[in-house]
Amino acid sequence: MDSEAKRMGKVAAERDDYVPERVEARWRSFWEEERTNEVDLDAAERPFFNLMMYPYPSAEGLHVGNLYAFTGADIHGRYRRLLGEDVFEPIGFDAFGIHSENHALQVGVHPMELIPRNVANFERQLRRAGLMYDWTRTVDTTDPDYYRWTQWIFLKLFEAGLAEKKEAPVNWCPSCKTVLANEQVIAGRCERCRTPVGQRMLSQWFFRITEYAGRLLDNLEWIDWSRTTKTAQRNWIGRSEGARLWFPFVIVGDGGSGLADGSAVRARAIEVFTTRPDTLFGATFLVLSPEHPVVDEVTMPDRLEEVAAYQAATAGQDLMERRKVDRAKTGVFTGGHAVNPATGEEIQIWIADYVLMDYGTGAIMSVPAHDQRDFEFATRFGLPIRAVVAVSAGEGEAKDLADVPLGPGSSAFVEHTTDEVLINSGRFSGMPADDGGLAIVEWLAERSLAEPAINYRLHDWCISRQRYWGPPIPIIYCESCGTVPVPEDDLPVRLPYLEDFRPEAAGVSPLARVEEFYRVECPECGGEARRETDVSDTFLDSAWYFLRYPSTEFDDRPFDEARTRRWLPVDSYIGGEEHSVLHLLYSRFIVMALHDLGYLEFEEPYRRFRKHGLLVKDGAKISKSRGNVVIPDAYIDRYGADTFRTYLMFLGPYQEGGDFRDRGIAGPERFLYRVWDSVVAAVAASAGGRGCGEIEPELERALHRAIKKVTEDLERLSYNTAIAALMDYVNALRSEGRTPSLPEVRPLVIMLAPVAPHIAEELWERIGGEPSIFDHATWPTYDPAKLEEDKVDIPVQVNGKLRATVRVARGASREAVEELALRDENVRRHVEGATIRKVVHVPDRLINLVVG
RNA sequence: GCGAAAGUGGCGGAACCGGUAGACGCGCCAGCCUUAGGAGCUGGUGGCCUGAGGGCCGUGGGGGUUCGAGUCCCCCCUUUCGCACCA
Repeated sequence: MDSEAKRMGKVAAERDDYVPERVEARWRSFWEEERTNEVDLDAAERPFFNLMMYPYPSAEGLHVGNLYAFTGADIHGRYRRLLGEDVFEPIGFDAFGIHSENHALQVGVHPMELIPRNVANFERQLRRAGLMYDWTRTVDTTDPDYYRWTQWIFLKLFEAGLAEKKEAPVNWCPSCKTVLANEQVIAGRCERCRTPVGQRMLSQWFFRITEYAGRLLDNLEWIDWSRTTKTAQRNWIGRSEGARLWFPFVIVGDGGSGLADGSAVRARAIEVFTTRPDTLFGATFLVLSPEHPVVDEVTMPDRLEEVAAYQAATAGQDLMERRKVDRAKTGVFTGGHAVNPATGEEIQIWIADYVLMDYGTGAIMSVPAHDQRDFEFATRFGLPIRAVVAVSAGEGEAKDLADVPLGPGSSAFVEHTTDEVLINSGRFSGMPADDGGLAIVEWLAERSLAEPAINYRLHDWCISRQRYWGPPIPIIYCESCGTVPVPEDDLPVRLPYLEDFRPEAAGVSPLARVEEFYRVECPECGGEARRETDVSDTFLDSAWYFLRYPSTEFDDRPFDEARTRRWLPVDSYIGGEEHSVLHLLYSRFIVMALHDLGYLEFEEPYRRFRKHGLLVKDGAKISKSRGNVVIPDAYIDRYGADTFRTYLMFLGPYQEGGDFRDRGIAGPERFLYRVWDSVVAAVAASAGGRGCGEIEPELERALHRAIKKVTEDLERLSYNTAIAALMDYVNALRSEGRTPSLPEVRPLVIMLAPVAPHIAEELWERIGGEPSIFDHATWPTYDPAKLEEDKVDIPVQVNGKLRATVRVARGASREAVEELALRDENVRRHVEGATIRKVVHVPDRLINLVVG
């Protein structure tokens, strides 16, 4: 602060002007000294757990997007507190993970030094933002006292059979010799060295979240979440109903018929999943994913070379590239054949990279007449196409069966909706497609060649990271005992300090270079054993952090039973929509699993979740690469946290986001100065014996309306309109230069407190309240009887067009309003010469005269 | 391609049940009061026409339902976000 500004501050102070910096510093220390933001976790009678998504403490510091998210959640917490609830509002730091590690690599500072620095900086910034955090209960995921419990959760899931090790493909940079996350692959190349990225199979730990897919989906029916977030989860889980079908291989020299009865046949068959069993008669070939284990078995000797070459080419693609839709279809024939279980025909088996190993069974029945991708493939390679579904010509009859056009755009290439019938499908021809599909499955089920099935898009959760900056996975491998969990008493498995933490070894974690770390005794037999050297995914850290907050002081349990019963599930969770699927799904899964294991009484972690919108700047997403990152510090220095908070919440609907423009901040700034001036004037008037008594009647209505509006709007997070209502009320208080009275400003100060807590605290004290306002004020209530005037202005329409307004007593009858309306000159002009055919009267709202 | 959300003054946005479109704020215009801070206060501000009574048009475009549509229905366009060869 330069001396000029200091001088002005002093002048302002002498004049009793609002000086945000002084006010905010004063109350910040008051809250800290009086421990205003702490709550007695064991005695709270009306516990309200107000959760917001803890930040990743980046080196750049807190940005305006973080503050936008936190402020919106904080307002809700403060509001609940003023309603008399015991609000617990904690914060923490999600400081493990590739983000942090990459940044540490970039700046050449070890994460164990860098992270505490970043956390300290974040904390400094957060402390001046007016957030109601209980700083005695923070969580830092990199603290061994925290991650020992992350490891404990892994052990519990392992014991329950929900953690398993299996092979999975990963992006692999052959030059850096490291695994890459999908975000690190840019246009098929390594983001660091530009080398084309390939795929590699690695053995990794998975949580079997797919076991919970059905429940995770079903509970979405009743949990109280933003609708769009639920939809995102529903799509992500991706339930498809259909059937599994078995296509027996044709074994050379076997005579070709694999259609024996009995389930034994399945062992020698290719299993496919389809959502369209009704089209089975049109399945004219099979396509396997190039990685499918059965490829070797079905490939004929003369095709081996070609098939191997194609498999190699596929493996050379990175996972992202392969999933591009707009590429031309490629594939090769294996030489092998299978039998279509419905038609008995021998059909060719191909491999193609458009079939993905990680969805369904990794094999499809190809129905080119009714599937875009299969159609492209069949056209390219000259494979047969047979239509088996057609638009109904009515009454179960297909159109001309002999001449059904094929391929996209044709009537046979129908979407699976309504009004289709089967054709060319043996005895199923003529059936509506849906019924036909069921009938076909039923028919084949008798021979164990089909069964109804539900498939999920959701994959098991790979939690292994061949990286340094995360909690070591608590597993030990012993030659004789196999995979052995680390005994609970030995937790935490501490992450050692590594001078060189670069992820450069061949697909293994940097920890694999540290003998002192991985060489251990087997906890079971005491023999030589090797520790798991991968660390776990950051999303595991964040999948349970909210369980820890109320129990941070316990070092012998992750979450205390009594505390958990009192505080959880979380009452309100507010966060960004970018976490709709991963974090919000993983945390549901972990809670559900812990519930099933008897550690938690509830199976859904959040009573209510609301997403907030995205803050953009000048119409563009805020990002480092665009160079439009907004750091809040300068604004808080210049305007104070209260003005900044008010501005952030005023610039648009919180749940939809908004555009940050420097210019707009003037409005909220003036508003707070006006509030200040009004309250100071009211106090002075009251001291002078003037205007200290009643609320003026014309203002009473404005006040009760404001209370109603603000209360309802805070309830539904509609902060921009709540602030508008407060502004409106202040305008009414000051209209025609009047001086407001104390009873007129007291409710204003309370209603302002959630949004602008410092100034509200200061003004509360000045009007004689005992600080803190959050402990001693009561949220104002409104009287419905005082909301409306006893006279109302009623718009008069003629044929739906506004022609006049008339002022009538509240509740006036249709006749009375009509009579008055017809007395209006302008109305009369429009009604003249016509007859009134109808009068629509909405009491106290409108009258419409229909003439003609 | 699929899914979701959204298109309203010069700008950010309001209108929650189909009932006076544009609350609140920014900006702008006019006036007043000040000389230095947050400058403040008062009034005006969708467009076009006007005889100053008012009239016509107006919520992305086109249809429709209705006494009445930003709001409901159908078709189309645009933007943003997510997922993306999901069988």
